[in-house]
Amino acid sequence: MGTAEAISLSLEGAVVPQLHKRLRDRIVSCDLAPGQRISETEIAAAYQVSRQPVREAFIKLAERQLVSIRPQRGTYIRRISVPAALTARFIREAVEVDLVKRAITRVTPDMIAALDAQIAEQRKAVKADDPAAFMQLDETFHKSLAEYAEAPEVSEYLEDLNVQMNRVRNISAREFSPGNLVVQHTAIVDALRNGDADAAEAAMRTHLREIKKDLPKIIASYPDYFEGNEAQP
Amino acid sequence: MGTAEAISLSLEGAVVPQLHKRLRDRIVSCDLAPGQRISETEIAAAYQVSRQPVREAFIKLAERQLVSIRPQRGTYIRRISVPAALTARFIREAVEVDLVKRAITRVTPDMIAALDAQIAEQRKAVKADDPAAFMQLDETFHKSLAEYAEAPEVSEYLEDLNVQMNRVRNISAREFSPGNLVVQHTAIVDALRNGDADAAEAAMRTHLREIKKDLPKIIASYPDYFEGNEAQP
DNA sequence: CTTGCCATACTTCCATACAAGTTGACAAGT
DNA sequence: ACTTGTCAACTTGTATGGAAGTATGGCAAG
Repeated sequence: MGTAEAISLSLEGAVVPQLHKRLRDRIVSCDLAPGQRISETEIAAAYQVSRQPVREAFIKLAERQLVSIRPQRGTYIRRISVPAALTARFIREAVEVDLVKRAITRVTPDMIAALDAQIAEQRKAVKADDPAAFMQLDETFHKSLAEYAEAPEVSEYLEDLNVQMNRVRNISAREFSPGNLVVQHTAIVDALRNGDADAAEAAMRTHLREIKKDLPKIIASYPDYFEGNEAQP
Repeated sequence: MGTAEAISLSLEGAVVPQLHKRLRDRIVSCDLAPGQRISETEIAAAYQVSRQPVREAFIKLAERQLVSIRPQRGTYIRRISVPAALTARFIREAVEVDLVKRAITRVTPDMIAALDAQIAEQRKAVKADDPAAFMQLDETFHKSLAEYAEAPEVSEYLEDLNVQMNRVRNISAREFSPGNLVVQHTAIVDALRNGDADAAEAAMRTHLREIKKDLPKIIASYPDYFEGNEAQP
């Protein structure tokens, strides 16, 4: 079947981590579509390995809610749970607000300069109409804030939360009005520059609530990628 | 070796989930001590199953940072990373503050009555000097707040964060001065009763920062259970 | 044409065997 | 005394065979 060609794995090093990474990337990029069924034997044949390492990679993916293993039935790429996505957004807002308030007590000129430079690059990506590049820059922007807040490990936790949404953002990147996002990033940096904690919090909240407007459009465009479309946070 | 007796598993139902739960509980309760080495063969023999399901349970535990699988070397119960614990605390504070501010917009008389009742029970547990019972009540208290905020799924995310700390709290429960905690819970409920958002936020923050005072004592009491004792958030 | 049954071809789960790597003891040589 | 090489007893990683359960499609009866 057309599960695309399987570039063979490296012969050195354990197989499970390689498989895990490969499959994870294919899921996040929606090369493996939500709802699609995959089986141990199929993947094993495609990558020329036995079933056991595939199975163990599936277990890791299942722990992160990327696939759903149903005994004796099959393994399926999980659709994105709308309530879970909204919960993830809520948590991210709470954490990043405290993060920026923490960063504001540690402002330095270098820090502001670096953030200004990042925003300039973001503007370029928008003008060049390169959504993929912008997504990358957006990620580094938020990661930088965590570092300036001297709590870099926070990013790792947030990354897990973002995986679900990034799956779709990779597909419908231009529906995210990146122009707005740059303006909002600018507001955050301005608040940092002025040492205005309340303004920073407000700017961050409106920024991270933007997706609540975009989400319905995305769901409308890719209804098969979602499940549990009810009201929630 | 003295890995305690292994009450046999249920014959019906898959083995892996049962093993996963059993081992997880033994780790959280420190029956399996941080740093201790466990092997697939040993656990397999203890529970009368083959190596494969044990191995798969190990993989799940490793995904949640409870064990560390080192190929061809062995599998070890992870020590608690101090930076990770502090990061978890930071995230929890941020999230629970927004949670209680969300709950305050949804206050009802029933809700206040239920929380008052919970606090009464907490007081009883303290008087009875029953730390385990108090820990249970503390968990339900915070879970209730998430439900009253109409964001129940948030608790699930926080649970992952709490696992690491609960490992130690189970051991050194009485070093946590639960009396203080009840007073702080009361302050939170009073703020909700009065509809005072600022007071609620302040009460929640001081409550969740309490552990920053207790942690050094715990580390001093059980230094072998921790790693990476540096300054951080 | 519809409906119920049953064989068959799947799926994941578990057991077992083997492969590859690490560790530690121990003896031989310097 | 100290280093070094070998070997044996571990460890986790992978492959494979069967067991149990589920979906599917054909076929017969109504």
